[in-house]
Amino acid sequence: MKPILETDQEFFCDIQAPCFQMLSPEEAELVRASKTQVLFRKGDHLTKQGAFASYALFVINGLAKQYIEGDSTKNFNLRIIKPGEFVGLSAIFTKNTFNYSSVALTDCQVFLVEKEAITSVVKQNGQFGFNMIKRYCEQNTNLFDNLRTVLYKQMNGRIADTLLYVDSLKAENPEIFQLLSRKDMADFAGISTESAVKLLKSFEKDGLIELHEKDIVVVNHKELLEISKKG
Amino acid sequence: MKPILETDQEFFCDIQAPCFQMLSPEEAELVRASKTQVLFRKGDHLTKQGAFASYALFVINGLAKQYIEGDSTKNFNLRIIKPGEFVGLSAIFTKNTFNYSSVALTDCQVFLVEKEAITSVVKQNGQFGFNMIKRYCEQNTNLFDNLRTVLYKQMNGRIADTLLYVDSLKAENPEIFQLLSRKDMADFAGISTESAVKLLKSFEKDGLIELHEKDIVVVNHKELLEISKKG
DNA sequence: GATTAGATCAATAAAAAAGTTGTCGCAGTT
DNA sequence: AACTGCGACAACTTTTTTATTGATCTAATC
Repeated sequence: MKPILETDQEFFCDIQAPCFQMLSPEEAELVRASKTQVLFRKGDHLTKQGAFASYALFVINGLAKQYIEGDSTKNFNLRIIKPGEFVGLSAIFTKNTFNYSSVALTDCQVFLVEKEAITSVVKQNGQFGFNMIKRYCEQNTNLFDNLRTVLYKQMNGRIADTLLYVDSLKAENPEIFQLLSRKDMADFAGISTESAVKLLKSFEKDGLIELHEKDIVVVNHKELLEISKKG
Repeated sequence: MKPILETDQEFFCDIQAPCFQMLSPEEAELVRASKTQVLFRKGDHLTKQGAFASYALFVINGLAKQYIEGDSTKNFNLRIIKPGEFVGLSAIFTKNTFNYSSVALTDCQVFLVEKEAITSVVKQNGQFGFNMIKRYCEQNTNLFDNLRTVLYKQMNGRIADTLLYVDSLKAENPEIFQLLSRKDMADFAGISTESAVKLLKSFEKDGLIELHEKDIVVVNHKELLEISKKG
């Protein structure tokens, strides 16, 4: 037992994340007091679409995917959630239910911060609020992109989008493709699993990508972009 | 679209569960107003140990298991959650985090009722409160039993307990054993998976049970009880 | 110091899930 | 009416999980 070190560790944990750096000691204390830390195992839901939400989640480490649940067979993947990002913010300021689900792709150390703590810090600390707005804004942009993709592009463009998106995360998370099944890729592109399989093969044949088991290497980035644009 | 039928259905749903029968129309309305309904798929977490809880869950249909999470490998199963039962009540009156996890063994239609609605109904309606107390009490009894088992019994007694418990649910849910892996059985008994496998085989050899794939038939109920008592 | 209860490990078998491929059909377009 | 884009189904293969078994290893008990 090393209680001193442990509390050090906890302190470190709060302060370390860039997004909490700007808080005053009292504000940090407010957040710390109303938070609880949870280990989500690979496959666990961080949020469940439709469930009540009295808190937001802040991912310390690990990766998760965020998606909307449709009927029993069909999900649509929205994004990969990375360390340092919030999940479930939408539940804080408006609805009090989560409007999407998210599940851990790897074990995730997460802390949960109660609604009240976040809203009151936002009210006190403009810089923090500004940051929060920025996050919402980014998410919005992504939602618009998603919408555009779904509305206007067809298979080739969609899977190209997906490849480019996931590949953009690969620098920081080299194992990212390994964590995604073909169904996941399909759910990002909003097409059937079988179509995803076929398209990936055909992209490989055309020399756009290389398939190594589950890992995918983007070879011709430019052409993929082209396909994405063409739709 | 048949909106009238749909609201009928919803109404039916509230009123149908015995535990809500005793509510006055206004009280029922209070509950109805603050509830949301969620479909949990097989494998989904209904509650996650350690997460904030601003609501309790009421299972309409489907089965789930409730367990405590230990270190990464070791869970301990507490009970099977059946339709008509609450999950997460403990979070309502005392702690505001769930002190156990639970996951759906089959798809589960569940509704979530916010804390405030439950507490205020309990304060108004003594009969409902009484019922709630009864539920807590039962759960307590079960926890004591679990504790006793873990503290004092050894493998044979533990797995006998598990078999008797699960078998007692079989009348209402004939498929129950199919839904549980050997690891689940082991986690109920608090022993290793391998030990569970070996014990089940040996019980089969002794004619106490029959193993048909995943299904288990209790042949000698009396003797199992005996083993459970002996410990 | 020997015995016992049980966990842990490693090897294998069996079952389930995920991935792959070809064929077909349907709804829009041309 | 022919064509295109894509999902749905079926059959099959591969990979991943789960189950099973035997062989140690360990700590507690006699």
